[in-house]
This record gives sequence, structure tokens and C-alpha cells, in this order.
Amino acid sequence: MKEFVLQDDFDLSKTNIDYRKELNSEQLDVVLNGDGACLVLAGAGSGKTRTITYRVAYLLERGISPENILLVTFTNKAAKEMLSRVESLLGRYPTGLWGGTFHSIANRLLRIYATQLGYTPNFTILDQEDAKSLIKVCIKALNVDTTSRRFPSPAKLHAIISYAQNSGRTMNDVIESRYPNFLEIAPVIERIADLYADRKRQADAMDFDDLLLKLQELLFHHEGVRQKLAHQFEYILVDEYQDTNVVQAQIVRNLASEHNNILVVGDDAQSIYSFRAAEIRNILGFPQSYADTKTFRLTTNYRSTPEILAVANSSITQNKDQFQKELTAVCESCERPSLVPASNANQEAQFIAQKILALREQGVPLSEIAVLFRAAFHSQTLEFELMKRDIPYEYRGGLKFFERAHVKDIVAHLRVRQNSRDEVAWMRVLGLLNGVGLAGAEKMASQFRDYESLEHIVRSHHSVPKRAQVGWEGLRKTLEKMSREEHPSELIRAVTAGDYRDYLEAEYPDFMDRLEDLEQFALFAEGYASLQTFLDEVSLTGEYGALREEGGVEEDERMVLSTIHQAKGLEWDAVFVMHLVDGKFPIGAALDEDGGLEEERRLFYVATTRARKELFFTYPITSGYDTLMLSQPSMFLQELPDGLLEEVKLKAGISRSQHGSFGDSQWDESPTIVLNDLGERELKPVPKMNFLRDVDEL
DNA sequence: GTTTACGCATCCCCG
DNA sequence: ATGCGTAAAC
Repeated sequence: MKEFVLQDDFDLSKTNIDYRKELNSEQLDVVLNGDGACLVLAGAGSGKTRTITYRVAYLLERGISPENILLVTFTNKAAKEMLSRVESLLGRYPTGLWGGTFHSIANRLLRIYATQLGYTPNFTILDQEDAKSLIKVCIKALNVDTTSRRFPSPAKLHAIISYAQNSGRTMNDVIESRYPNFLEIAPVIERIADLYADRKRQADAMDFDDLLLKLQELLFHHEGVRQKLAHQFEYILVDEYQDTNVVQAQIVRNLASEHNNILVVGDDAQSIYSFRAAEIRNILGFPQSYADTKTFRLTTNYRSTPEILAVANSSITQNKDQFQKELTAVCESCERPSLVPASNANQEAQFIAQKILALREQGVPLSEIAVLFRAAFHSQTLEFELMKRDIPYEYRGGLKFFERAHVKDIVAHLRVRQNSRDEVAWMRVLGLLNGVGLAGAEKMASQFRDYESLEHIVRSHHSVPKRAQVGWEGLRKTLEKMSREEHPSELIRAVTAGDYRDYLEAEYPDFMDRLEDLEQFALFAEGYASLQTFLDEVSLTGEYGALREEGGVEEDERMVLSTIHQAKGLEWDAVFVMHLVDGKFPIGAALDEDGGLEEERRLFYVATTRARKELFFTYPITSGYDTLMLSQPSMFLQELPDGLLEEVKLKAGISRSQHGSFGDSQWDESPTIVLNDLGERELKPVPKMNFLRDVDEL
């Protein structure tokens, strides 16, 4: 056992926590010797979160003030979880500790220093959709000819602009290397990008990229601020460092520039955010960037069975561009992961639903079961199946609650209340009025630009298109009421009590449900003291912080549907990875990109290593409802050596299979897949009745 | 010139 | 289901 050099001024026997007992030697080493520049290479399931949590607790026990510690995590949820674990370790919540994502930390700091950068402290945050609509306005304002072949969509344009900013490269460079087909229109794209930046300025607004960029700008150009902050953050810990980009790395470097106590944790095998310009060299080159870096390795996997790890280890060795590593399992042996070919997406969904029920019978709680997929919309068929069987689930990925149209409408109202220069919000609010489209909204919004506050705008006279006059009068009443209110929940109710209610009723058949949503939203808002904090939370998390109860079902009783990206850092007893066919996973579009295939494989690695005990790989061998198309199983499955997986055959009498326990009679009706003598798959015709039923379910 | 209605393709991943 | 582009009405 390795000996540890302890801090002279600190006696480990006097701590509340028995670090030696609760951590393994690798973890303990990090916790006790994590001062200075430290790189922790932590494999999946190696107790990374545990190590960081104990490290924070240790620092606090050593007498470091919470406000001198900065903990950067990949999601805000992760930060909250870690801090509450610190609380249960220490018996007190580390109030004042800085924890959150890069974006949320940047937001907090920028609210303080906004004026030094030419923004006001109540600047607006633009989300993806806002950014898109502002770019749309810019395209129109520039009179760009978009009819010429293959002009990029606003979303694509934003992706290009965003990538350039996050990678610290020029637009031209990015277009040349990643979007060569847009090379001829590169000058046009740059003009759009410039106008987009101007418009954001004018609206006192930042998009997500600006949050990072402006913070970096602040630290770089304002020496006093850098010194103050770098002095404040005595200890900095960064989780998931393999997914940081160059801007984030610069921010970290600046913030750590006084004390140099910078501890980063990550795993190059789990780098899955290159589309966000994540820079793997940040972690690989960390020892070169920081002198006297101490490197730690966590290589013992406490999460998964050896059989699951064998699959993960074997798969990731196919990647060339990586550190060689192998995770060692300590869990007991169990069954091999299952390989489940289904005849179509519907049967795949049926199998998963059925198996989930069987697992629950065996005593696995629903909250310990997850189904993972590559793209948010891959879960559709499964969702129908789960609803049909009343299996409660929680969906992660895809449209977040705060991104739903009616919620965004309300938020837009709140935003103009907070920042009356917020052009994007105005466009949305005005666009709701009858007779007002893109042009009309812009005409009106441009008149509002010079006013100081909402109150002034409401009291003044504006030229309003004839068709919109009635609508505007209604809106003016709502805004008038809003300018007298302060609290977010009252503001929300002011909107839903006004003309917006009529709009909802006219527009959506399910408007009662939506009104109910908005009342929930107002209730949620009651927990916030200021409008600014509330809006920040809405923009930066996209989802309720605390899970709400739906239909009386609490979190514990629900299984999880999630994209693999969102499943990062999480774990479950039983995991299904679905839609494992070529074209879907690895997803076709990824193969065009440099290193795309290897990133897809890392994604497969992340998915695999989420499972503790049971793992199922499922895929439909056909797709389409009218014309059946045969699909190939994912290459990630095909490239695995024989014997790692247990193939499950779905057919009549399936209860005889080794996995047993789904001998439900309805399987007799299901399409049949058998292996012929050569081991090739034969597809039996799909029974007609069954086929029609499938169609009805759409 | 604008708005809106309608048919069509489309949808990777995130804060 | 959403969002785009195109064509008809205000």
C-alpha cells in the first residue's frame, strides 16, 4: 500500500470522515494529494464522482471557505447532487461554494461585471431557438438570396457560427474544413454572422457561446477582474474535462492563474461532444500545459459486471486515437449482455416493455431501469408501447419543458419585462398578434429599441399596422399590468389572464392542458425571489430543477428514457440500448466527419458502461411500415468478438429461451426471426393482422 | 408587400 | 409533431 504525504498542518485522525476506510488507495491519493495542478484519468464507474465529492469535503474540513472553491460540472444537476452528497458527508450544506456548468458560472460572473463589457446586468440569454430566429431576421435584413442551391438553414448557420466561436477558429477556416460545400458563400455567411453579433449587442443579449466568450474576454482584457477572481478561487475542480473546448480551457487557466490548484477529471474514452468543439487535446495535453502536473489514474470499475466490462473494453480497443487502458472489474460475474434482434421497431419496443415488466417482477425498481438511444426521436415507438402498458417513464432529451411553445411564449413576455431591448423576445410576443408576421413584428420592435423600460413603451404611441391594432391594444393592457408586477409567478399569471389565453384557445385544441402547464409553471416560479434568477434558471437548465410529480407518480417509480449524451455520468441496474442498426447508430451523418466513427464508438462505450448488472442490445432488422427495408445490425455489434453476447431469439414460445420469463401469449402473434443453419437471419413474413395493428398505432 | 394556409421533408448529440 | 418553402388572400 502506497504511503501518503499529508499536509503538515492537517491531522487526518481529527476529521469527521474516515477517508482511508471509505476510499480505495487510488481515490484516497487524489483526495489527499490533489493540491497543485492535477490530472485525474478516471475510467467509467471508477468512483470519479465519489472522489470529487470527497475531495471537496476534505478541502472544507481542512478549513477552506466554500466561496474559495469552484466546482465545474457538466450539468447543473450534477453540481447539485455533488453538493448534497458533501452535505451528507459533513452534516452541513457548503453554502457559498461555486458549483455549476461553465455556462451557469459564466452567467453568474457576467451579471456582476456586465457593464465592463458594454452589457447591462440584466442582459438576456438566448437559447438555440432564439438564436435561430434572430439569424432568420438577419438573413432577411441582408436581403440574402437564399434561393440559390442549398443555402444553409438558420440552424445550420448557427451551428457554423457557434463552432467557430467555441473552437477559437475563424469562420472561413471552419467552413473550409467542416462545411466545404458552403465555401462559395462563405463571405455571405460571414456577413450574417457579423450582423447576428451586432443584433445581439443591440438587444443586450448573449447566446450560450457568448457566455463563455465574454467571460474569457473579461478575464483577458480586464486584469483587475482576473486577479480578483483568480485570487478568490483558491481551489478549482473540473469534471468531464475531456469535453471542454478551448475557450473553457482558457477560462480555467485564467481562473487558476493565482493559486494553480487546478484539478481536472476526465476520461478520453468518453469524449462525446466534438460537435460542440470539445477539444480532446485539453485533457491529453494537460501535463504539457501545466508545469509539475501530478497525474492520477482510477482504473478499478465498481459499477459493472465483468461481462459488461468485457464488451466495453473490447469495443473501445477498436479506436486508434486514444490512451490504451483497460478497466478492471470487481463486481461479481453475472449473465452475459443480451443481443436481441427484433423483426421491426414495434417488436423491439414490445420486447423492451415486456422485459421491463419482467425485471420489475424480479424486484428491480423501475427507477433502476433505463433505455438509451442515439437520437431523441428514436424513442417514439417505445413511448407508445410504454403508454399502452401504463409503464411510467421519465423522458430525457428532445424537447425540454421550458422549450415548449406556450412556455416560451410566456417566457418571452417575461423577458421584455426584464429587458425591453430584447428584440428576439419582442418578435415572439408581437408575432402572436393577429395580423402581425415577421415584417410587422420587426417594424414594431424597431420602434421600441430606444425606450428605457417597458413602462415607457407601454405609455408611448407607436405606429401599428392597421390589422394589428386590436391585438396591440390587448397586449398593451397585459404589458401595463406586468410593468406594475415584480414577482415572476404574478407576471406569468398576468399573461395567462390576458389575451394570451384567447390566443391559446384559438390555436390549440388541447389548450386546457397547456393552461394547466402554465399554472404549474407559475407555481414553480413562486420559488424564485427575482425575475432575473428565474429567467436564468429557465434559460440555463431547460427543465424543472426538482422533478415534478406527474399523475401522482413519483420519481422513484419511473424508468428512464434518455439519449446517450444525457445519460453520461449516470448508471442503472438494467440498461437497454436500442436501435442499434447501421445508419442510426452509428448515425449516418457522423461518418462524414473527421473522427466521427470513433466518437460514435465512444458513445457506444458510454452507453455500455452505464449498466451495472443487466445490459440488452436491441435492434430492428427491418424499418418502414409500407415498404420494408432490411437493416444491418450496428457495426459496433458486428465487430465484437464471438461469445461476449447472448443472443435472444424472439419468436413463438420464446419462454423457452435461456432468458425466459416472458412467456406471454401475445408473443405467439409476433413476427418471427430464426437463424438458419448458416447462422444467417431469415425473415418470416409479417402476419397480416399484426401488421395492420402496427399501422393503427401510429 | 405581408400574412397565412397548406403540403412537404425532416429530425444527431447539449448548456 | 415541427418547420420549412411556396402559393393564394388581406
